[in-house]
Amino acid sequence: MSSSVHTEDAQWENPSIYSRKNKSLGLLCSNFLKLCDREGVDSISLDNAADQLGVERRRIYDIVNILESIGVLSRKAKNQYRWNGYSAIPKAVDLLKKEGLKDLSTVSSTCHNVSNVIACNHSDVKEKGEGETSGSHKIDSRKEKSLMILAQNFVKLFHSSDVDLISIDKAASALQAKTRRLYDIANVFVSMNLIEKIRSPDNGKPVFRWIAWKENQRSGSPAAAKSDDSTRRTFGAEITNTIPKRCRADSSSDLMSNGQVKRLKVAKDDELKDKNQEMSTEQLNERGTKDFVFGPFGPASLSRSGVSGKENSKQIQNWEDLASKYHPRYQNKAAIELFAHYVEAWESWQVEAANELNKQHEH
DNA sequence: GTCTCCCGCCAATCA
DNA sequence: TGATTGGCGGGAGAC
Repeated sequence: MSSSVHTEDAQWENPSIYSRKNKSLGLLCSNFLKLCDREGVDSISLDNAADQLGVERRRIYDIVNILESIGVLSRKAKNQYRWNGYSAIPKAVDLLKKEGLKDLSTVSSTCHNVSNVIACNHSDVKEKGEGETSGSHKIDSRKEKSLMILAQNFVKLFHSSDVDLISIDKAASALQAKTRRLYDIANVFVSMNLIEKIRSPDNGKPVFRWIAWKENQRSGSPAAAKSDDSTRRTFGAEITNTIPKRCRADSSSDLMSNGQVKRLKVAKDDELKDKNQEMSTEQLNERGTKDFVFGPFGPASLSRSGVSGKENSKQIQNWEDLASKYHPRYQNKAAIELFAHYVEAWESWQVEAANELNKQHEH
């Protein structure tokens, strides 16, 4: 794979102070997707990807497993994966949704709470496994705990019910998984704009919301929720992970002055912004599934939902949509944060209202 | 102090 | 048997 990805030399020329954010799985995923989502790229070698991204293979496995769970990649052979593209996601998620709903109907007699469905399925698997040899049960158990299955179940959680906001803790208990693993999955999905992380209005704890599809149903726009990006990590700003090992910040090791590093970064950011804009425009044109826009590359200025003009006019009444369409080019951070706060408050009120209605219906 | 999640050990699996 | 795959938890950065 020829690449625009920087070489190791570039890494040495551009050392930066160690930060966890530079090495996050989300950023790595974003960069990995850039490597894959290019013309002529059909298969991906894990070794190659690890080399180009300047990370250990171990990290690539995490990403590949999660991407495989939503159909973006599929395994061809040892060390080789097929790039299916973003267009594979709707189908994969739809399938998971159906599976989730099926699970819901089959276990509903014993698992009344939606969030328990996955947990019930876990126990089903275990019960089935008990009848088999301990060896195969062991394999089942290992598979069951794999990041891929966990990621799929995580997706199912969002689609098997009307549950809008899911906290890590709830997901962890529903999926019987460690929160760390869910953070890994969530970070990858966030970097792909499939879900978003917001603060719960109740306790300030982070909760996740599916934004890729429900935007069509809810007429929300993920772009709006991203309006406070200035306070978040900038995905894709660095295509390689420049620091090979975790090390404490050591300014003496910097080969360039802060000014030089900053200038280089600004130039690189601008270049990447332009490239991203180009790519997303191309993707919009090429994409067959019109109602589906994906990836970390879509600029906020473009409508992500890709809906028709008629539908769009309905959406415009939504606060989030307004924010995505009319936010100024040069944004006032404080105003945006304030606006985002109101959007969040509005959304949480909607959720609460919907829950109230559901409760009243039940009674 | 808690939350978040990177890192790498090492066991399972594969070729 | 060596290489590949990936579960897992320690522990440190971020908040």
